[in-house]
This record gives sequence, structure tokens and C-alpha cells, in this order.
Amino acid sequence: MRSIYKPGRMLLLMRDADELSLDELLMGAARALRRRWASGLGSDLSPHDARALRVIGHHGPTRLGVVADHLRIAPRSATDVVDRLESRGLVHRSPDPDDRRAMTVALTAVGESVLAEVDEARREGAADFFGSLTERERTSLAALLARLDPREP
Amino acid sequence: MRSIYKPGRMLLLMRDADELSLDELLMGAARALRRRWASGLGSDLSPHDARALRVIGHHGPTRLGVVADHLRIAPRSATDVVDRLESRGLVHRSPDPDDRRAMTVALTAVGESVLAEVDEARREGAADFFGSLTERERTSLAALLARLDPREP
DNA sequence: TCATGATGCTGAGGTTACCTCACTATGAGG
DNA sequence: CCTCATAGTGAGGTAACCTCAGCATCATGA
Repeated sequence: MRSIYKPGRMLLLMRDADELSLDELLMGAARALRRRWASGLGSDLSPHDARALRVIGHHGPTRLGVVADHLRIAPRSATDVVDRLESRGLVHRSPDPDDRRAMTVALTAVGESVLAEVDEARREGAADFFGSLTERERTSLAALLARLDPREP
Repeated sequence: MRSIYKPGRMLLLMRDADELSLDELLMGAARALRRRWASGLGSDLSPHDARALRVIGHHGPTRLGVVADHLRIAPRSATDVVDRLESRGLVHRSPDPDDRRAMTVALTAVGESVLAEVDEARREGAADFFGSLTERERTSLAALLARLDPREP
């Protein structure tokens, strides 16, 4: 049980140590950005709740099911997320006038201001994160990334 | 339609609905890659376990605490992860000869072959994902990304 | 050399963010 | 209307974390 490594794998390992592959670079950058953004999150709001707040705020009064779709969670789980935000006074439910089965969720005034803070922190974090690139480089990075992700649902 | 980013206007740009900022592009691309990679994964292994397998395999016989560090989880949680992998016959524990408190984890023969499959699927997924770029574009994307992520601990 | 504190792992038990299933109320089409 | 689909929710479960306590072992300094 000594020589776990086969020669081929050893070579792979060493090459990876020197230069990371494109997928690892992409994932690493995303991880670093996410971490920076999460740490700069001032309020006692979890990253997860902040994300939900963004979805609701940026979509206007929204059905619960739509929130679920955007967060990629089951409809039932959106109920819990909205419950939590509502109990903190950040959003409130109203009956949907067009469909009496449905509920719409909208930000309260407090929710709006918290969202503004969250967005600002996010914007600052991103500016800082990408600050090591020139504007020209940022432009070409954006162009390259845009060609990778074909408009997911 | 996505409009062209103009360097001189980046900072003043008002974003309309389908214009994504750089951070959103980065996160979106990473999300898409993660999803593709997870879906191409051998079915009975969760993405999470696959990640643990990668860490253990690529580090050789490793202490549990080191596994925890690399997965960024508490030491106690690494015990559970390794328990699960061990119960599936993918890794096995041995007492560390240098420190009788410690355990080392290493891949079994089955674990090695499963890891080889996982790595191959990952490699293929990445090649496919980045396939819409030319070789030259991939190089410059890698160079740009490498400047963003300052080798986190 | 041996008391003292740090370290490596694990048992016990809690939390969180999901899930599925079943249910009610409502909408929509024959 | 009668039937079937859909929107949200109560109940209850699961997976992957966590903290805290405890044991065995290591490392240090008087």
C-alpha cells in the first residue's frame, strides 16, 4: 500500500500544481468572488436570504412559484424562504388579484433599503475583485464569458 | 440582444434587462460548468462525495484533518465524509505510523478507478463547455482568470 | 520525568436548507 | 358542473453541515 500513485497520475498532479486548467481557474475565481461577497455582507442576512431578496426585489411583486424557479428550489421551499424574510419584515405577501390561489411577494420599505445595501456591497466587492484588470481586460473577459453560458433558463 | 461593451462607457453603463455585469457573467459561467459536470457524473456518487474523492486521491494517503481543510469543512464533518466513502469501499483508513492519534485515508483500488472515471468525465465536460472558444481565446481567458484568483489558502 | 496543555479523531445531538407527499382552494376546459 | 391541473402550505423526512465533550496521544518546560 505504499505506491498509491501511478507514474501517469504523478505527472498530472505536478502539472496541475504548476498551471491550473481552465475549469479549475473558472471555479476558483467564482469561489473567491462568492467568498468575498459573502464576507462583505454587512447585515445579519445569510447569503442565501440575500439572494432571495435580490430575486424578489429585482422582479417586483412576484408569485411564490416564480421565486422558486429563480432560486432553483421546489415551490414548497420557497414558502419557507419567504416566511423567513417576512418574519424579518423585509417582504410581505399579498393575494394575487388575478388568481385567488396565488400569492405575490414584494419588498417592504425596510426590504428595499436592505436590498440597496446588499447590492451596493456586491457592486463594491465586484469592483474590487476585478480591479486588478484594466478596463480593456474586463471588457474582453466579459465577452469571453458571455460566449460560454448560452442563456440558461 | 446583447449589446457590445464599449470600454469608454463601462462605468456609466445603464444595464438593461439582458445585459449582465461581469460578476454575474462569472458566476453564471461557473454555475453552468458545475451543473454540466454534476450531470455527467456517475449516478451513484454525489458531487460532494466526488469532490472528497478527488481531494483524497490527489493528495495521496492523507490525514483526516487535511481532508477537512481542503474541503473547507470542520474536522468532525470530514469523519462523516470519509465514513461514507469507506462504507462504499472507495477509501480505507489506516493508522498514521507517525502519530498514533491520527488516521490516514487512501483510495482503494475501486476508489482509484472511480476517481479515474470522475476525472475523465470532468475533463470531457470542461472540454465541451469551453469548446465554443478557439484555442487562442481559451488561452487568454485562462490568463485573465489567473490574475483574479490570488492562490487562496 | 512527569504534569500540563495542545492536537487528532469521533460520539452525541442540534441546525439549516432542502426535499416529497398530501391537502385545500381555486382556475380552466370539455 | 365535472374533471383535471395548478398555487401555495402543513407535516414530516434527509443530508450535510455544525458545536461540544471526551479519549488517546503528542509536545513542552520546570
